[in-house]
Amino acid sequence: MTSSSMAKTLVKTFLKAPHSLKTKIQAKQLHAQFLKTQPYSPSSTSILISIYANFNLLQHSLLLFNSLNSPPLLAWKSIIKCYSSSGLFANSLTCFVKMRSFGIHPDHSMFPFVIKACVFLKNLRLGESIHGCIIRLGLDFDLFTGNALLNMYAKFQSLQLKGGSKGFAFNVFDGMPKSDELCGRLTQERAKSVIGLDSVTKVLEMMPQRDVVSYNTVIAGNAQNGLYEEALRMVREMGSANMKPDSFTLSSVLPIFAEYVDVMKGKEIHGYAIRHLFDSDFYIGSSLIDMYANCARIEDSCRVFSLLPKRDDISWNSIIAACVQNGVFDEGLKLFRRMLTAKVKPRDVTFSSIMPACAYLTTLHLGKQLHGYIIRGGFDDNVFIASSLVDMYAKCGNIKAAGWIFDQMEHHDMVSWTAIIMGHALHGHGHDALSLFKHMEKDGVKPNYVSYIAVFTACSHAGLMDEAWRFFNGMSQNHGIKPGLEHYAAMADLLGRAGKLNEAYEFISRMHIAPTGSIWSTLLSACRVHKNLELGEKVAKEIFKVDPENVGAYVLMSNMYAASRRWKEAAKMRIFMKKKGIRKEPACSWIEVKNTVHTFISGDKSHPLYDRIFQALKDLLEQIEREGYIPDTNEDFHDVDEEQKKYLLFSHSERLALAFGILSTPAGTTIRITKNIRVCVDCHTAIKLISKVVQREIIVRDNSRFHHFKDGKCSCRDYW
DNA sequence: GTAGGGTTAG
Repeated sequence: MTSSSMAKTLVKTFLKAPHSLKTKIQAKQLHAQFLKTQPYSPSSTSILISIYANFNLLQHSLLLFNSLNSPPLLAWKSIIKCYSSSGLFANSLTCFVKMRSFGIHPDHSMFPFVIKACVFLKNLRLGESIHGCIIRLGLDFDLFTGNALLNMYAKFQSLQLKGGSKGFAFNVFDGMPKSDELCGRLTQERAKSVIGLDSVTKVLEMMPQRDVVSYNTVIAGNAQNGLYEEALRMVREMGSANMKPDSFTLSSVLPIFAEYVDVMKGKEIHGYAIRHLFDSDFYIGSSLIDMYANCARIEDSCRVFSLLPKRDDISWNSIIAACVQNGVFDEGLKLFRRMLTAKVKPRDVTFSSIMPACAYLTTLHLGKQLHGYIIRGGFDDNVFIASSLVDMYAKCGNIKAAGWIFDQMEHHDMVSWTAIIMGHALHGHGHDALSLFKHMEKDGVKPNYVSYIAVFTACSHAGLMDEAWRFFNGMSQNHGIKPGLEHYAAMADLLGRAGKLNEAYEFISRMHIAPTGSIWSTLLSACRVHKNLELGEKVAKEIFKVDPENVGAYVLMSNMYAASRRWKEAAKMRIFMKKKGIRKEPACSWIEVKNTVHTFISGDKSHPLYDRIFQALKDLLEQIEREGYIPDTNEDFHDVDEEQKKYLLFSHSERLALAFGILSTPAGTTIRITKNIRVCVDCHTAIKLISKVVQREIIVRDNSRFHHFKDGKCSCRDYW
């Protein structure tokens, strides 16, 4: 046997061996053998390049490739593939174009890589040119090439739907030598008829054969483009073509049932996955977590997560997002910590998922820690993260920081605008919020449903009635957004608080959607403030019609009866509540001191420092009484004597938290308190005066907004 | 050659 044929035999044996048996070292040994027998002939070098390319050894492949004067097809193919697998897609395409300029015809096995590169670089025109080239060469009947094309058009369709870029112009099709053997009028006509944005269907129709990958690709494409029914139809068609859905199919189908909030169908898929042993798959795992979370079945999400034999970063991100989106914030934070302990690196998605937990729980110290992590990780220019930071700082009471983050953002999208508008709205900066909204419109960013909630929140917290009417009447006209429950609620709230109770009643009665108990409740609390018991009773009836278990309504009615000294009716309401087993949520305030959250419940004496807190409150009371404070006992409605009422006011949770805050922080420190229900009028007056006597800024967040107390005044100007 | 996770409200 000649040395050259020996080398060829060696290569053949090598290539035929199962991949698991091949090692990089063996490849290098083969290279040495080759050098001895067949030094640097173009064909032997190409074989070596292809072996190195198989191991993804780009440097080795390149070194050999560059030694060739006119590389043959195999060499080009290997380099293009190697570039593509290394993620160097631009190089891969440049190489392809260069090869064409050498007059070399590509073969079918090279196109999947080249097409993938076009997808990655989001270059549709180049992709279409290459498709033209494929048709001219008559290679569009190749299954792998066809699948790659399907994927390309599907991806570009979703890119177009999301308004993505079309990439730079780069036209191989026009530049192709006209002497191509297969370049005839027929193929040119075909190219014209196939290439276009609706090409997924056309490519699919022309494919002489389809396999599971073809179906999966089209199903995924439809699912990602929101064509859910079409995707499901394809799954059925796949079944009739005797192809079984695999893990790829399932992970495209699960998000559809998540979107449909159809937990029964989702469970069916879960069952199928278990029967076919796909349930240990990463992809299926995170799709299942997400599907259950979307269907408000967070326990099932957690179960899927705990049963996963292996987890990657996306599994962690999925379960964290699932918890936070379902309001299980503590669990979300716990899992985030576990993720760090498990040495799984958090990514941009992790931060934008976890940040709302800090915003909701008002844990500013944690939010700041995460912000530090974000800056160190270089994630701070990510628009999702920046928006979540704006929101977190605003909700934690630091609207200035929220503004800085917002101003630093290079590009503002609708969500970031909405977050900053809502921030100002919650802090009672109504005019700032509205001018930001106008700025957003001027910037050409279209508001959505949520943006208008922010606008109305701004109007309602600042008492901007006329502006609110203008926006209410303009929202469907200017932006095609129909007012929903939240928008109606804000309008009803504004009318009610302005004392236009009957107008509010008419407004709610004429809503184009059925009013809920909570909308009527807005009016009921206005009735209480404006002491209109008669209308209150009428409104309460409406509430109990749609929501017989509405705790707030019972409490409000009982309080209203008490305020008019109709104790019997007040007691009746409370007895009714007891019978029905409805319990009023206890008032609760919390304050963060030295990274620890301290919780206070109204009247609770269990805090270890209670005696000192009580003494501090007594001292503060004396001081503010000197400033003219008179307890407003109207606010507390128990059927008890005046002295006791004074004591009950005294033990409101926000006052306990405040006294504790004053005791445990250095003079001059801003105090931030969060409360689960609204601050009462008496506490509001007291805290205003306390801010003056202790010379501190006090920020209280209740369940609907912020109050900034300073020098005896509040940012809400007593309108809240 | 094909698949999964994110920000604003509630």
